[in-house]
Parts: sequence; structure tokens; C-alpha cells
Amino acid sequence: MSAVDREEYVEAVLLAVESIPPGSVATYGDIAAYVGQGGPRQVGAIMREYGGGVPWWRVIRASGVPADEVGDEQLQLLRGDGVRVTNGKVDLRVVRWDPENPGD
DNA sequence: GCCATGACATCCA
DNA sequence: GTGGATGCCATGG
Repeated sequence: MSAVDREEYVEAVLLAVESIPPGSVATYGDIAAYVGQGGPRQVGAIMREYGGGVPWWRVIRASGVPADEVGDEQLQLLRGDGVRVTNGKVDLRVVRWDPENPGD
């Protein structure tokens, strides 16, 4: 993987995250699958570095539980977007981002 | 080129 | 529902 390709991958991930509409969330695996490259770990690694310019809080784990590092803030931001948070967890089966049907 | 690390995912007891 | 083990993929030393 060349350094240039990595930047392209970063942009692709950032764009995917930016395209997540309010009230919806996506998992790291979903983003990775959406860009069609790398894996959930790579998405997380990118969010850590370049996530500052995108709604990173709309990206959570497949378990519906946010990352330990940001969990506290993330839950607050999600609630602010109108996402129903229950017991510190997100109803993925309801707010799961669908790239084909954004916003429903 | 091998080893260690990581905002993860999935399987099994 | 919880916790441990294994797999994946790219980065950095």
C-alpha cells in the first residue's frame, strides 16, 4: 500500500462518514465494506488521526457500544442527532446506516 | 522480513 | 449477557 493510496483510502473513509445522515450510525466494518478496502481496524485507525473533520461519533462498534476512548462524548453527540440511546448502547437495528436508503 | 499494536468483528463456552 | 480466543488488515519499529 503506497502512501498515496493510503491518503485516497483516508479520503474515501472520511467521505463515507460524512455521508452518514443525522439520526443514523454506521459500524467500522460497514465503512470498511462501503469503501471496499481494508478492514474495521483501519477505519478506526483513520478516525483516530483524521476523524476530527467528520462526524466520527456516527461511527460505532458492531456491538452498538462506542469505543472506550470516546464513548462518553459519543453517546451525548448521538443523542443530539436524535439517535435513541438505551443503557449506553445504540439500537443498531433501527439506526443502522443504509448507503442505499439514506434517511429512509 | 519478523514482531507488536490497534476508535474492530465473529465464534464459542 | 459476559468473557476469552481467533481472525483480519495496515502501520511502524
